Amino acid sequence: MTRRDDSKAETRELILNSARSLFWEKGPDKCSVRDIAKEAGVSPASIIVHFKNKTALLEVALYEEIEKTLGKALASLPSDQGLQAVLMHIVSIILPFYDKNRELYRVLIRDTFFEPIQESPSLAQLDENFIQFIVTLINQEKKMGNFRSDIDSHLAASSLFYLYLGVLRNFLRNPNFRVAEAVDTLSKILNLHLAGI
Amino acid sequence: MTRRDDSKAETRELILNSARSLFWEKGPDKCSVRDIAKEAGVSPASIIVHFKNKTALLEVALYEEIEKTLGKALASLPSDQGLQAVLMHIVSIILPFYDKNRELYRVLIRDTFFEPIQESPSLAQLDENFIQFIVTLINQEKKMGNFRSDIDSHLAASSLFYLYLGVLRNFLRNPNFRVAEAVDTLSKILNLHLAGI
DNA sequence: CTTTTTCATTAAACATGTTTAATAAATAAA
DNA sequence: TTTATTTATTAAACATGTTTAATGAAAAAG
Repeated sequence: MTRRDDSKAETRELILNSARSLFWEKGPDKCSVRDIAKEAGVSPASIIVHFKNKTALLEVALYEEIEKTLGKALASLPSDQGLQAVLMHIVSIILPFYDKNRELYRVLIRDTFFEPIQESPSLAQLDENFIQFIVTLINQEKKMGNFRSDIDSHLAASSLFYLYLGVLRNFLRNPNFRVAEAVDTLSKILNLHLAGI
Repeated sequence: MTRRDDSKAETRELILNSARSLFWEKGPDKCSVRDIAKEAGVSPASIIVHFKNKTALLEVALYEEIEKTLGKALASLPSDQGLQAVLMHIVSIILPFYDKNRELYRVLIRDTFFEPIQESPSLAQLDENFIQFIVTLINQEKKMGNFRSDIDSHLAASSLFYLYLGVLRNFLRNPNFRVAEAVDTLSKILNLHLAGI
């Protein structure tokens, strides 16, 4: 760590703090890079040099809390319960988390959802981890004889994830869609698809 | 139709033709409103006045062909086949259609997917129609005793649609994901979820 | 210690979607 | 026919994300 690196890291933190504050309060669409720069006491160019673009800054600014929340959800799993209960437990933590500032997370997901994975690698990794976690759950259920053993675990996990994303989309784009409704909807959908239609 | 309305409609068509041409050839992200305006021989402001914003122009420019394609798919259904075969028939037409210019449709869907429904009402209507169509298929299968009669048809249809969207997302964001692979993946996913996991 | 090189920072410029205010021509009113 | 009003159009301005070129200070080389 040279003196230069220190100062660079300091600038980075200044930007991140201002970004978190303004993104949270005004929403990413309603605050400009110039606003954040002014609040942080740096130039707009500096923000782009540090983070490449506004969306990447948003991702870095929000990533840590999302990951922490997911971590907490995984650490507080209901033991010896089935796949569905475990998934619903996680969703029951994630959706209220997003609900604390739905517009904020809507913009984050909107701006990364259809972009190449390498543009938002940490978010993509989070999703991939989640899917992998579902895979292990499915494999457990297979071993206990609850699920057919001939199914492709990763495919099954991916598609359960797609069902979650479908509900999440409605949740994020429709402010009237309440957390409890979303959770309930997903629960019913999981029922449907675990038992077969 | 007054003379004013005629000229307005003419301007609209000029804009739409130029937009279709440039969107298709350069991609929506790589051609500006000014480019389209110049090609159409109108002012950039005129485009915004006519279509409200660039994304809305994109939607209007592409809607008709999408709807036509979906219509053709529905008109050429394999008769007396099950839900899965019918869905795969439709997907086998839609994905090759998007594949003719994947980047173009990727941008369209990216820019509307998480926006309020009223921002892209015709696309939303298309989706809703598709879901309703699946509902009727499910109800048929129920009558024939192939599906459990206690399931919520609309919920089941929605979730099948979510599975499609999950695959579509991968298809659009990953240029290496080939049509045949996507179709195959979705087929396997449908197997999984119709039979139960 | 001096010189050279690296690099964090930024002012200014640029690209582009959109808004605003003005204009002129078509339509409606008199 | 004359006057008033509506409205399609646009030039100019604006907002904002991003790029470029310049600068100065820190680090490395001599």
